[in-house]
Amino acid sequence: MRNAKKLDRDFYERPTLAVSQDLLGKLLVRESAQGRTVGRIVETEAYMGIEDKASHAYGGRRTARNKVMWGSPGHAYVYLIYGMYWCLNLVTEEEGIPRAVLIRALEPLEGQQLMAKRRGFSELNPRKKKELTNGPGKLCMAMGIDGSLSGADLTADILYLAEGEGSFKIITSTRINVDYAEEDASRPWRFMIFGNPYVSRPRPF
DNA sequence: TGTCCGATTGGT
DNA sequence: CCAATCGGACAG
Repeated sequence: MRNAKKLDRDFYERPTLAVSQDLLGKLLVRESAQGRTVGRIVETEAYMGIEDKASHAYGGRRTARNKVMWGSPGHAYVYLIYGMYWCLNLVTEEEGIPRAVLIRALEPLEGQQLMAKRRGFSELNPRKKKELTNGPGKLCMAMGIDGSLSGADLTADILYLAEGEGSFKIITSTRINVDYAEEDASRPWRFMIFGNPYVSRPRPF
């Protein structure tokens, strides 16, 4: 965390499938009045915009909810799912191309006590630690991310990404819970760090 | 305005 | 396997 270099807008303004893979191993940092939380990204999914039947922007849909996807890269797209959970996406490619990457799982690195509090855990043992951020809704709760952060600039100081360390192998699978997307449901657009215990279920390893 | 449904989660 | 829970998208 100390010395970690913040990712700039150029990182996001690239092909979405490349960004999705390059995000693995990077650090997601959230600064709040309660304190700082940091997690290492271990799982992502690409949402390919107009041509992707699983995307909120499929067919060119442009609504109040998803308008940030159409804007400039390096911003957060946060939306509510099932009336209960927030999901964090990072907007990619140039303005006018509504593509984004869903952050599906993190490895907790810093502020684990605060994460546990936000998740409603009474204690934090090694077993509970694995449940802190191993899903898109869980990690938003643990990191204190909600709809008020939709549109937030990821090159600012509230919510941002930074360089990480370590090497790993990337594996892919189809995306989770997009059965409604017909032929796009079978695209290999989910990316994970092989063997990492914080990857969400189902784990392909 | 009314209806349908979801890029999830946690408990049975 | 299934209920929880409600905003958003779209039809009328």
